[in-house]
Amino acid sequence: MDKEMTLYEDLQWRGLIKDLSSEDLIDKLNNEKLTFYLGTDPTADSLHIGHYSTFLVAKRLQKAGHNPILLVGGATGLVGDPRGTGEREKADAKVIQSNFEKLKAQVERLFGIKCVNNYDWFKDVNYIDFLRDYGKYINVNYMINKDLVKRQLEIGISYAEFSYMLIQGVDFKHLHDNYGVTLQIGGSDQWGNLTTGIEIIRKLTGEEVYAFSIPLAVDSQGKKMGKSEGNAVWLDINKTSAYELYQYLYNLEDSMMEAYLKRFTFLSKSEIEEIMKKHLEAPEKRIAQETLAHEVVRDIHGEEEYQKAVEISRALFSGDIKKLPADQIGKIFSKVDHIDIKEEENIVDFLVNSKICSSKREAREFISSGSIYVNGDKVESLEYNVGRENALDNKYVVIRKGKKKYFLGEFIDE
RNA sequence: GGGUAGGUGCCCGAGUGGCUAAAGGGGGCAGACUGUAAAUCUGUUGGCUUUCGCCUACGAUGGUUCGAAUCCAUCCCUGCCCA
Repeated sequence: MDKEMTLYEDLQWRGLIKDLSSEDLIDKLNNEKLTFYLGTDPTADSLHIGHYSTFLVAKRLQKAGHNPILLVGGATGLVGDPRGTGEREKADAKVIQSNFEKLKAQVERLFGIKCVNNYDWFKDVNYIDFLRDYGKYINVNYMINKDLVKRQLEIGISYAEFSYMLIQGVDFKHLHDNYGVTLQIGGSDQWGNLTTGIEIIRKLTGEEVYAFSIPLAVDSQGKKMGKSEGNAVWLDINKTSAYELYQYLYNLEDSMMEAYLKRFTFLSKSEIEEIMKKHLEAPEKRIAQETLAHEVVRDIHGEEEYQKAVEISRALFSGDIKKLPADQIGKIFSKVDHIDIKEEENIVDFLVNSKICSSKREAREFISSGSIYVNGDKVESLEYNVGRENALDNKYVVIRKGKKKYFLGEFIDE
C-alpha cells in the first residue's frame, strides 16, 4: 500500500469495495483495529481463483492491523446457499466434512489466518430455540426481498436454502459474542447474507456492526473469471498445477490487466502504474500478464514453482522441443499432463486412449483440422503411428492439442 | 388436497405421430488472423463406423402404433392459482 493512501482509499482504488453497510466503517477501517471475518462453504475441496481475490482482501486488512478470522461453513455447507439459479443438490455430509478439512488446511497454509467452523456452534442448536432466539426477529418480507432469494423464488427455493441467510446471520452473532467480531466481508453475491447478520445483531443487542462487499472478479464480458478449458482454476496444486495457473494468468486479456494487478497483487499504486505504462507501450510483450503471473503463482505456490512453470512454458512455446536435451524432458515437463505409453499405437487410438480426445470422431476431426502436433510436428495423417522411433530419446512424445494444450507421453518398459 | 402450466442435448429454447441425433441462440472445442491477447470470420459440438449404417437419447416406468420427444396410463419433480 502506498503510504499516502489510507486503507480504505487503497481498497477503493483497487476496486475491492462494492457495498458498505455504513459510512462510519470508513473511519473505523482507517483508524481502529477491528476483528473481522470472511466465510466460505466447503462445497469443494479447494478454493479457486475466484475466491482468491476475496481472501486477499482479508490479508490486506490484516496487513493494515486488523484481525482476521476465516470461517469455513461446515454447517452452512450442509444447508446450501441460494444461487439464484436453482436449488442445489443436497450435499453429502461426509463429503462436506472431508472438504472442510482440506479447505481449513489450505486456508491456513495459504493465508496463515485462524480458521473456525460454524458446525461447532450449530450442531447442538435446538430448532425451537433457534426459531425463538433468532427466527422471531427476522421478518419474512425482509428475507424475501434479498436479491438471490427473490430471483430464486421464481423458479422455486426450498425452505432450507431460504433459511440460509439466517444461519449466516447467527454466525455473525456468534463470532461477535465470542471473538469480538464487528465486521464481515464477503463477495458481492453475499451482500444479503452480510446485512442479515447486521440486522440480527442490531435487534438482539442494539449494537452496530459492519459489513462491506467485494465485487466479484469478472472478465471484460462481465462473466465470473476463473474458468480455464471449462475447469475451475484451483489453488490446490494437485488440482491445478503451477504451470496451468501460470498459463491461465499469462493468457488473460489485456483490457483487464490493470484491474487484475490491483486486485490480485500487493504491488503499490506507483508500481502498477509503471507496469501498465510499459505494457501499453508494447502490449505484445505481455509485461502485465507476466507480472501478474509471477506475483500470483509465487504467492500461492512459491518462487520455485513459478520458475518451473516459466521453464516449461519457455520450452513449449518458444523453444524447439527436439533440441531440448532428452534427459531433461522428463524433468521439465513433469508438470504437464503425463501419459504412460506401453506400445506403439495409431495416433487416433492413442489420442482416445490417453483421454486427450474424447472420441475417435473428435480425434479424427482434430487431426484433419491440423490441431495435433507430436514433438513439434503437425500430424498430417490419420495413419500416423506413435512409436518409439518417433519419440525423443526413444522415450518421450510431446503432444500438443490446439494452440496451447500439452501432454507428455512416455514409453514405459513392461 | 383441487385446478392449471411445465420437465427436451452443457445451458436457454423450438418441436405436438415418420423428412428428428432433434430448429435457433448461448457456451465449449478446433481452424484462420494475431501477441500463447481481444475482436472478427469459418468449422464442429451423443457414441461406434473415414461412406452406408448401427446403437444410445427428449423426467421415470409401462402401453398404443408398422413407426413415439410427439398419443394413452401410472408415478416422480417444478412454477402459478385456489384450499
